[in-house]
Amino acid sequence: MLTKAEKTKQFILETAAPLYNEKGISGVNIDDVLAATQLTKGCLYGHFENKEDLSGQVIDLLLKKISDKIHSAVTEKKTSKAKIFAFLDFYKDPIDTYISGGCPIFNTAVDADDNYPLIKKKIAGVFRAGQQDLINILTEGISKGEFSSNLDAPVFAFKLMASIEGGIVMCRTMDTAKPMQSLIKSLKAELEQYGT
Amino acid sequence: MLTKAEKTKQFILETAAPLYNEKGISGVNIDDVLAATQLTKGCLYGHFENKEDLSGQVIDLLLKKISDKIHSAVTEKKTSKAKIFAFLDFYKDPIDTYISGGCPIFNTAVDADDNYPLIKKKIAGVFRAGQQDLINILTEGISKGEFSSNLDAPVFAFKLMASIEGGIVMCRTMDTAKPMQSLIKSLKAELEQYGT
DNA sequence: ACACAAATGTACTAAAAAGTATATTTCAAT
DNA sequence: ATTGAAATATACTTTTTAGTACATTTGTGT
Repeated sequence: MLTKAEKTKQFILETAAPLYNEKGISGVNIDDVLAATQLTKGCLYGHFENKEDLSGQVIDLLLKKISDKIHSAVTEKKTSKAKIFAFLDFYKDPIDTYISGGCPIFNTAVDADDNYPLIKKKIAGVFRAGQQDLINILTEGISKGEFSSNLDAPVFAFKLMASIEGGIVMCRTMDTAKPMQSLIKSLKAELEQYGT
Repeated sequence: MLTKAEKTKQFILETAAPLYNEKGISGVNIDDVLAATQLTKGCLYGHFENKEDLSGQVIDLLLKKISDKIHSAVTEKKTSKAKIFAFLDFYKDPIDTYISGGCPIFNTAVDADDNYPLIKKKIAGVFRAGQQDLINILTEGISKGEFSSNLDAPVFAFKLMASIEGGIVMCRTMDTAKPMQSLIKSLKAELEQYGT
Protein backbone atom coordinates (compact mmCIF):
# COMPACT_ATOMS: atom_id res chain seq x y z
CA MET A 1 0.00 0.00 0.00
CA LEU A 2 1.07 3.54 -0.70
CA THR A 3 2.13 5.49 2.35
CA LYS A 4 0.53 8.84 2.97
CA ALA A 5 3.67 10.66 1.92
CA GLU A 6 3.88 8.75 -1.33
CA LYS A 7 0.25 9.53 -2.03
CA THR A 8 0.80 13.22 -1.34
CA LYS A 9 3.87 13.37 -3.53
CA GLN A 10 2.02 11.68 -6.36
CA PHE A 11 -0.87 14.06 -5.86
CA ILE A 12 1.46 17.04 -6.13
CA LEU A 13 3.01 15.73 -9.31
CA GLU A 14 -0.34 14.94 -10.91
CA THR A 15 -1.76 18.31 -9.96
CA ALA A 16 1.29 20.23 -11.12
CA ALA A 17 1.49 18.35 -14.42
CA PRO A 18 -1.17 20.29 -16.34
CA LEU A 19 0.17 23.53 -14.86
CA TYR A 20 3.59 22.80 -16.29
CA ASN A 21 2.09 21.75 -19.59
CA GLU A 22 0.19 25.01 -19.84
CA LYS A 23 2.66 27.52 -18.49
CA GLY A 24 6.00 25.94 -19.26
CA ILE A 25 8.83 25.27 -16.86
CA SER A 26 9.90 28.85 -16.25
CA GLY A 27 6.30 30.00 -16.26
CA VAL A 28 5.25 27.94 -13.25
CA ASN A 29 6.08 29.19 -9.80
CA ILE A 30 5.86 27.45 -6.47
CA ASP A 31 2.87 29.48 -5.38
CA ASP A 32 0.95 28.29 -8.44
CA VAL A 33 1.59 24.73 -7.37
CA LEU A 34 0.64 25.47 -3.77
CA ALA A 35 -2.58 27.13 -4.89
CA ALA A 36 -3.47 24.22 -7.16
CA THR A 37 -2.72 21.56 -4.56
CA GLN A 38 -4.03 23.56 -1.60
CA LEU A 39 -0.92 22.50 0.27
CA THR A 40 1.69 24.57 2.04
CA LYS A 41 5.37 25.18 1.56
CA GLY A 42 6.42 22.98 4.45
CA CYS A 43 4.61 20.08 2.86
CA LEU A 44 5.89 20.70 -0.65
CA TYR A 45 9.51 21.07 0.40
CA GLY A 46 9.13 17.92 2.46
CA HIS A 47 8.69 16.02 -0.78
CA PHE A 48 10.95 17.94 -3.14
CA GLU A 49 14.37 19.40 -2.60
CA ASN A 50 13.69 22.56 -4.57
CA LYS A 51 11.90 23.86 -7.61
CA GLU A 52 14.30 22.20 -10.03
CA ASP A 53 13.68 18.83 -8.39
CA LEU A 54 9.94 19.34 -8.65
CA SER A 55 10.13 20.50 -12.25
CA GLY A 56 12.25 17.53 -13.25
CA GLN A 57 9.88 15.02 -11.71
CA VAL A 58 6.80 16.72 -13.16
CA ILE A 59 8.30 16.65 -16.64
CA ASP A 60 9.19 12.99 -16.22
CA LEU A 61 5.63 12.22 -15.23
CA LEU A 62 4.22 14.19 -18.16
CA LEU A 63 6.40 12.40 -20.65
CA LYS A 64 5.67 9.01 -19.15
CA LYS A 65 1.92 9.55 -19.10
CA ILE A 66 1.62 10.64 -22.70
CA SER A 67 4.05 8.02 -23.98
CA ASP A 68 2.20 5.23 -22.20
CA LYS A 69 -1.15 6.49 -23.41
CA ILE A 70 -0.05 6.64 -27.04
CA HIS A 71 1.71 3.34 -26.80
CA SER A 72 -1.37 1.54 -25.48
CA ALA A 73 -3.66 3.23 -28.01
CA VAL A 74 -1.42 1.95 -30.77
CA THR A 75 -0.60 -1.54 -29.57
CA GLU A 76 -4.20 -2.54 -29.04
CA LYS A 77 -4.71 -2.47 -32.82
CA LYS A 78 -3.81 -5.46 -34.94
CA THR A 79 -2.80 -4.43 -38.45
CA SER A 80 0.00 -1.99 -39.14
CA LYS A 81 -2.38 0.34 -40.89
CA ALA A 82 -4.76 0.32 -37.94
CA LYS A 83 -1.87 1.07 -35.60
CA ILE A 84 -0.76 4.09 -37.62
CA PHE A 85 -4.34 5.27 -37.86
CA ALA A 86 -4.70 4.90 -34.10
CA PHE A 87 -1.61 7.04 -33.62
CA LEU A 88 -3.08 9.74 -35.82
CA ASP A 89 -6.50 9.54 -34.22
CA PHE A 90 -4.96 9.91 -30.82
CA TYR A 91 -4.32 13.54 -31.70
CA LYS A 92 -7.61 14.25 -33.40
CA ASP A 93 -8.71 16.82 -30.82
CA PRO A 94 -5.88 19.33 -30.38
CA ILE A 95 -7.96 21.68 -28.25
CA ASP A 96 -9.10 19.32 -25.53
CA THR A 97 -5.93 17.30 -25.05
CA TYR A 98 -5.22 14.28 -22.87
CA ILE A 99 -3.32 16.57 -20.52
CA SER A 100 -4.61 20.12 -20.64
CA GLY A 101 -2.41 22.46 -22.66
CA GLY A 102 -1.51 20.47 -25.75
CA CYS A 103 1.06 17.75 -26.30
CA PRO A 104 3.51 17.71 -23.38
CA ILE A 105 6.26 16.22 -25.51
CA PHE A 106 6.14 19.07 -27.93
CA ASN A 107 5.54 21.81 -25.40
CA THR A 108 8.47 20.64 -23.36
CA ALA A 109 10.62 20.32 -26.47
CA VAL A 110 10.12 23.98 -27.33
CA ASP A 111 10.53 24.98 -23.71
CA ALA A 112 13.68 22.96 -23.08
CA ASP A 113 15.47 23.86 -26.31
CA ASP A 114 18.14 26.50 -25.46
CA ASN A 115 17.27 26.38 -21.75
CA TYR A 116 17.25 22.98 -20.13
CA PRO A 117 19.82 20.72 -21.80
CA LEU A 118 19.07 17.80 -19.51
CA ILE A 119 15.36 17.83 -20.25
CA LYS A 120 16.08 18.42 -23.92
CA LYS A 121 18.01 15.15 -23.93
CA LYS A 122 15.08 13.35 -22.40
CA ILE A 123 12.72 14.70 -25.06
CA ALA A 124 15.16 13.72 -27.77
CA GLY A 125 14.94 10.19 -26.40
CA VAL A 126 11.16 10.30 -26.46
CA PHE A 127 11.15 11.55 -30.05
CA ARG A 128 13.59 8.86 -31.11
CA ALA A 129 11.62 6.12 -29.35
CA GLY A 130 8.37 7.34 -30.87
CA GLN A 131 9.83 7.49 -34.34
CA GLN A 132 11.33 4.03 -33.89
CA ASP A 133 7.96 2.64 -32.81
CA LEU A 134 6.38 4.02 -35.95
CA ILE A 135 9.24 2.74 -38.10
CA ASN A 136 8.79 -0.72 -36.63
CA ILE A 137 5.08 -0.68 -37.34
CA LEU A 138 5.62 0.49 -40.92
CA THR A 139 8.44 -1.98 -41.53
CA GLU A 140 6.34 -4.82 -40.23
CA GLY A 141 3.54 -3.65 -42.50
CA ILE A 142 5.90 -3.80 -45.46
CA SER A 143 7.22 -7.25 -44.62
CA LYS A 144 3.68 -8.55 -44.13
CA GLY A 145 2.65 -7.16 -47.50
CA GLU A 146 0.38 -4.49 -46.09
CA PHE A 147 2.46 -1.71 -47.63
CA SER A 148 4.64 -1.46 -50.69
CA SER A 149 8.40 -1.54 -50.11
CA ASN A 150 8.53 1.88 -51.80
CA LEU A 151 7.44 3.32 -48.47
CA ASP A 152 10.42 4.94 -46.79
CA ALA A 153 9.60 4.08 -43.18
CA PRO A 154 11.97 6.46 -41.33
CA VAL A 155 11.03 9.42 -43.49
CA PHE A 156 7.31 8.75 -43.30
CA ALA A 157 7.49 8.15 -39.55
CA PHE A 158 9.18 11.50 -39.09
CA LYS A 159 6.69 13.18 -41.36
CA LEU A 160 3.79 11.75 -39.36
CA MET A 161 5.15 12.99 -36.07
CA ALA A 162 6.26 16.38 -37.33
CA SER A 163 3.01 17.22 -39.06
CA ILE A 164 0.86 16.03 -36.18
CA GLU A 165 2.84 18.00 -33.62
CA GLY A 166 2.94 21.07 -35.81
CA GLY A 167 -0.75 20.73 -36.53
CA ILE A 168 -1.62 20.64 -32.85
CA VAL A 169 0.15 23.91 -32.14
CA MET A 170 -1.36 25.63 -35.17
CA CYS A 171 -4.87 24.44 -34.31
CA ARG A 172 -4.55 25.44 -30.68
CA THR A 173 -3.33 28.88 -31.65
CA MET A 174 -6.09 29.39 -34.19
CA ASP A 175 -8.65 27.87 -31.82
CA THR A 176 -10.03 25.33 -34.23
CA ALA A 177 -9.79 21.57 -34.52
CA LYS A 178 -10.89 21.39 -38.14
CA PRO A 179 -7.54 21.59 -39.94
CA MET A 180 -6.39 18.71 -37.78
CA GLN A 181 -9.15 16.47 -39.13
CA SER A 182 -8.14 17.29 -42.69
CA LEU A 183 -4.48 16.80 -41.90
CA ILE A 184 -5.13 13.38 -40.42
CA LYS A 185 -7.24 12.43 -43.44
CA SER A 186 -4.47 13.58 -45.75
CA LEU A 187 -1.84 11.57 -43.87
CA LYS A 188 -4.05 8.50 -43.90
CA ALA A 189 -4.57 8.92 -47.64
CA GLU A 190 -0.84 9.31 -48.11
CA LEU A 191 -0.24 6.02 -46.32
CA GLU A 192 -2.94 4.30 -48.30
CA GLN A 193 -1.14 5.21 -51.50
CA TYR A 194 1.39 2.61 -50.42
CA GLY A 195 -1.33 0.03 -49.72
CA THR A 196 -1.22 -3.20 -51.72
CA MET B 1 17.35 60.37 -40.08
CA LEU B 2 16.86 58.24 -37.00
CA THR B 3 17.27 60.09 -33.75
CA LYS B 4 19.61 58.67 -31.15
CA ALA B 5 16.71 57.51 -29.02
CA GLU B 6 15.07 55.74 -31.93
CA LYS B 7 18.33 54.06 -32.74
CA THR B 8 18.78 52.91 -29.14
CA LYS B 9 15.25 51.60 -28.93
CA GLN B 10 15.69 49.70 -32.16
CA PHE B 11 19.00 48.35 -30.88
CA ILE B 12 17.35 47.11 -27.70
CA LEU B 13 14.60 45.37 -29.64
CA GLU B 14 17.03 43.76 -32.08
CA THR B 15 19.31 42.61 -29.29
CA ALA B 16 16.49 41.27 -27.16
CA ALA B 17 14.84 39.45 -30.07
CA PRO B 18 17.06 36.35 -30.10
CA LEU B 19 16.92 36.25 -26.31
CA TYR B 20 13.15 36.08 -26.40
CA ASN B 21 13.24 33.51 -29.17
CA GLU B 22 15.57 31.31 -27.13
CA LYS B 23 14.21 31.70 -23.62
CA GLY B 24 10.56 32.48 -24.20
CA ILE B 25 8.62 35.41 -22.83
CA SER B 26 8.53 34.36 -19.20
CA GLY B 27 12.09 33.06 -19.41
CA VAL B 28 13.63 36.43 -20.22
CA ASN B 29 14.22 38.91 -17.45
CA ILE B 30 15.17 42.55 -17.61
CA ASP B 31 18.70 41.87 -16.38
CA ASP B 32 19.24 39.49 -19.30
CA VAL B 33 18.31 42.28 -21.67
CA LEU B 34 20.51 44.78 -19.86
CA ALA B 35 23.44 42.37 -19.96
CA ALA B 36 22.96 41.70 -23.66
CA THR B 37 22.61 45.36 -24.58
CA GLN B 38 25.18 46.63 -22.06
CA LEU B 39 22.72 49.32 -21.16
CA THR B 40 21.27 50.31 -17.82
CA LYS B 41 17.82 50.33 -16.30
CA GLY B 42 17.41 54.07 -16.63
CA CYS B 43 17.99 53.80 -20.32
CA LEU B 44 15.76 50.79 -20.85
CA TYR B 45 12.85 52.22 -18.91
CA GLY B 46 13.27 55.43 -20.83
CA HIS B 47 12.24 53.58 -23.95
CA PHE B 48 9.74 51.08 -22.58
CA GLU B 49 7.04 51.46 -19.99
CA ASN B 50 7.63 48.13 -18.37
CA LYS B 51 8.52 44.55 -19.14
CA GLU B 52 5.19 43.80 -20.77
CA ASP B 53 5.66 46.72 -23.13
CA LEU B 54 9.13 45.53 -24.04
CA SER B 55 8.00 41.94 -24.50
CA GLY B 56 5.14 42.97 -26.73
CA GLN B 57 7.34 45.04 -28.99
CA VAL B 58 10.03 42.38 -29.18
CA ILE B 59 7.50 39.75 -30.19
CA ASP B 60 6.09 42.09 -32.81
CA LEU B 61 9.56 42.61 -34.23
CA LEU B 62 10.29 38.88 -34.24
CA LEU B 63 7.09 38.11 -36.10
CA LYS B 64 7.61 40.92 -38.57
CA LYS B 65 11.20 39.95 -39.31
CA ILE B 66 10.50 36.31 -40.01
CA SER B 67 7.32 37.01 -41.96
CA ASP B 68 9.07 39.54 -44.18
CA LYS B 69 12.01 37.23 -44.73
CA ILE B 70 9.83 34.31 -45.77
CA HIS B 71 7.65 36.52 -47.90
CA SER B 72 10.58 37.91 -49.84
CA ALA B 73 12.18 34.48 -50.25
CA VAL B 74 8.93 33.23 -51.75
CA THR B 75 7.90 36.16 -53.92
CA GLU B 76 11.19 36.38 -55.75
CA LYS B 77 10.43 33.06 -57.44
CA LYS B 78 8.30 32.95 -60.54
CA THR B 79 6.41 29.66 -60.83
CA SER B 80 4.07 28.42 -58.12
CA LYS B 81 6.14 25.30 -57.69
CA ALA B 82 9.31 27.35 -57.25
CA LYS B 83 7.56 29.50 -54.67
CA ILE B 84 6.47 26.52 -52.61
CA PHE B 85 9.92 25.02 -52.91
CA ALA B 86 11.42 28.30 -51.74
CA PHE B 87 9.15 28.24 -48.71
CA LEU B 88 10.31 24.75 -47.85
CA ASP B 89 13.97 25.52 -48.48
CA PHE B 90 13.74 28.52 -46.22
CA TYR B 91 13.57 26.08 -43.33
CA LYS B 92 16.19 23.64 -44.52
CA ASP B 93 18.55 24.33 -41.62
CA PRO B 94 16.57 24.01 -38.39
CA ILE B 95 19.67 24.23 -36.18
CA ASP B 96 21.15 27.48 -37.41
CA THR B 97 17.99 29.51 -37.86
CA TYR B 98 17.46 33.00 -39.25
CA ILE B 99 16.94 34.22 -35.70
CA SER B 100 18.78 32.10 -33.18
CA GLY B 101 16.54 29.67 -31.34
CA GLY B 102 14.29 28.20 -34.02
CA CYS B 103 11.21 29.61 -35.70
CA PRO B 104 9.89 32.59 -33.70
CA ILE B 105 6.36 32.07 -34.95
CA PHE B 106 6.23 28.58 -33.59
CA ASN B 107 8.16 29.24 -30.41
CA THR B 108 5.89 32.11 -29.58
CA ALA B 109 2.83 30.07 -30.45
CA VAL B 110 3.72 27.43 -27.88
CA ASP B 111 4.73 30.07 -25.38
CA ALA B 112 1.63 32.22 -25.79
CA ASP B 113 -0.92 29.41 -25.80
CA ASP B 114 -2.60 29.34 -22.33
CA ASN B 115 -0.57 32.35 -21.16
CA TYR B 116 -0.69 35.42 -23.34
CA PRO B 117 -4.05 35.62 -25.10
CA LEU B 118 -3.17 38.87 -26.85
CA ILE B 119 0.01 37.51 -28.37
CA LYS B 120 -1.76 34.26 -29.16
CA LYS B 121 -4.19 36.25 -31.31
CA LYS B 122 -1.32 37.87 -33.15
CA ILE B 123 0.24 34.49 -33.92
CA ALA B 124 -3.09 33.16 -35.07
CA GLY B 125 -3.12 36.02 -37.55
CA VAL B 126 0.37 35.18 -38.73
CA PHE B 127 -0.58 31.52 -39.19
CA ARG B 128 -3.70 32.45 -41.10
CA ALA B 129 -1.84 34.91 -43.30
CA GLY B 130 0.91 32.37 -43.99
CA GLN B 131 -1.58 29.67 -44.84
CA GLN B 132 -3.48 32.07 -47.08
CA ASP B 133 -0.27 33.02 -48.92
CA LEU B 134 0.41 29.35 -49.61
CA ILE B 135 -3.19 28.75 -50.63
CA ASN B 136 -2.96 31.64 -53.11
CA ILE B 137 0.23 30.27 -54.59
CA LEU B 138 -1.24 26.79 -54.94
CA THR B 139 -4.51 28.06 -56.35
CA GLU B 140 -2.69 30.17 -58.89
CA GLY B 141 -0.62 27.10 -59.78
CA ILE B 142 -3.81 25.16 -60.37
CA SER B 143 -5.43 27.85 -62.50
CA LYS B 144 -2.26 28.20 -64.55
CA GLY B 145 -2.16 24.48 -65.13
CA GLU B 146 0.94 23.86 -63.04
CA PHE B 147 -0.95 21.60 -60.67
CA SER B 148 -3.95 19.33 -61.04
CA SER B 149 -7.21 20.59 -59.61
CA ASN B 150 -7.23 17.49 -57.39
CA LEU B 151 -4.85 19.35 -55.13
CA ASP B 152 -6.73 20.55 -52.06
CA ALA B 153 -4.95 23.86 -51.54
CA PRO B 154 -6.06 24.71 -47.97
CA VAL B 155 -5.32 21.22 -46.69
CA PHE B 156 -1.97 20.98 -48.40
CA ALA B 157 -0.99 24.47 -47.26
CA PHE B 158 -1.75 23.53 -43.68
CA LYS B 159 0.14 20.29 -44.05
CA LEU B 160 3.19 22.12 -45.37
CA MET B 161 3.26 24.55 -42.48
CA ALA B 162 2.49 22.01 -39.79
CA SER B 163 5.08 19.49 -40.89
CA ILE B 164 7.77 22.10 -41.39
CA GLU B 165 7.17 23.66 -38.00
CA GLY B 166 6.96 20.30 -36.29
CA GLY B 167 10.08 19.14 -38.09
CA ILE B 168 12.08 22.12 -36.92
CA VAL B 169 11.32 21.44 -33.28
CA MET B 170 12.05 17.73 -33.61
CA CYS B 171 15.33 18.35 -35.41
CA ARG B 172 16.44 20.97 -32.92
CA THR B 173 15.67 18.69 -30.02
CA MET B 174 17.49 15.73 -31.57
CA ASP B 175 20.32 18.00 -32.70
CA THR B 176 20.28 16.95 -36.32
CA ALA B 177 19.23 18.63 -39.55
CA LYS B 178 19.01 15.44 -41.59
CA PRO B 179 15.37 14.49 -41.06
CA MET B 180 14.46 17.98 -42.20
CA GLN B 181 16.13 17.42 -45.56
CA SER B 182 14.18 14.20 -46.04
CA LEU B 183 10.98 15.82 -44.92
CA ILE B 184 11.39 18.65 -47.42
CA LYS B 185 12.15 16.16 -50.16
CA SER B 186 9.05 14.19 -49.27
CA LEU B 187 6.85 17.29 -49.29
CA LYS B 188 8.28 18.35 -52.64
CA ALA B 189 7.60 14.90 -54.03
CA GLU B 190 4.09 15.04 -52.66
CA LEU B 191 3.47 18.31 -54.47
CA GLU B 192 4.97 16.96 -57.65
CA GLN B 193 2.42 14.16 -57.65
CA TYR B 194 -0.05 16.88 -58.56
CA GLY B 195 2.20 18.19 -61.32
CA THR B 196 0.81 18.16 -64.85
C1' DA C 1 -4.58 3.88 23.89
C1' DC C 2 0.31 5.34 23.54
C1' DA C 3 4.48 6.82 21.67
C1' DC C 4 7.17 8.19 18.20
C1' DA C 5 8.08 9.22 13.66
C1' DA C 6 6.46 11.06 9.57
C1' DA C 7 3.84 14.59 7.45
C1' DT C 8 2.11 19.10 7.26
C1' DG C 9 1.27 24.08 8.55
C1' DT C 10 2.88 28.72 10.06
C1' DA C 11 5.73 32.31 10.10
C1' DC C 12 9.62 33.72 8.95
C1' DT C 13 14.35 34.94 5.98
C1' DA C 14 16.86 35.22 1.64
C1' DA C 15 17.28 36.04 -3.04
C1' DA C 16 15.92 37.62 -7.33
C1' DA C 17 13.54 40.46 -10.22
C1' DA C 18 10.95 44.68 -11.41
C1' DG C 19 10.56 49.35 -11.17
C1' DT C 20 11.75 54.48 -9.73
C1' DA C 21 14.03 58.97 -8.42
C1' DT C 22 17.37 61.60 -9.46
C1' DA C 23 22.06 62.78 -10.96
C1' DT C 24 24.95 63.01 -14.93
C1' DT C 25 26.10 62.98 -19.59
C1' DT C 26 25.36 63.74 -24.47
C1' DC C 27 23.29 65.78 -28.44
C1' DA C 28 21.64 69.40 -31.46
C1' DA C 29 19.99 73.98 -32.29
C1' DT C 30 21.39 78.55 -31.67
C1' DA D 1 31.06 77.57 -27.63
C1' DT D 2 26.61 77.62 -24.93
C1' DT D 3 22.41 76.01 -23.35
C1' DG D 4 18.38 73.40 -22.75
C1' DA D 5 16.33 69.12 -23.66
C1' DA D 6 16.79 64.40 -24.46
C1' DA D 7 19.18 60.25 -23.28
C1' DT D 8 21.54 57.47 -20.12
C1' DA D 9 23.68 55.94 -15.61
C1' DT D 10 23.59 55.23 -10.59
C1' DA D 11 21.71 54.03 -6.58
C1' DC D 12 18.04 53.17 -4.58
C1' DT D 13 12.85 50.89 -3.19
C1' DT D 14 9.28 47.61 -3.95
C1' DT D 15 7.52 43.41 -5.20
C1' DT D 16 7.70 38.84 -6.12
C1' DT D 17 9.38 34.34 -5.55
C1' DA D 18 12.22 30.75 -3.42
C1' DG D 19 13.56 28.61 0.50
C1' DT D 20 13.97 27.48 5.81
C1' DA D 21 13.16 26.78 10.89
C1' DC D 22 10.39 25.15 13.78
C1' DA D 23 5.75 24.22 15.81
C1' DT D 24 1.80 21.34 15.26
C1' DT D 25 -0.78 17.66 13.64
C1' DT D 26 -1.56 13.11 11.89
C1' DG D 27 -0.72 8.32 10.97
C1' DT D 28 0.99 3.72 12.38
C1' DG D 29 3.02 -0.12 14.85
C1' DT D 30 3.03 -1.81 19.51
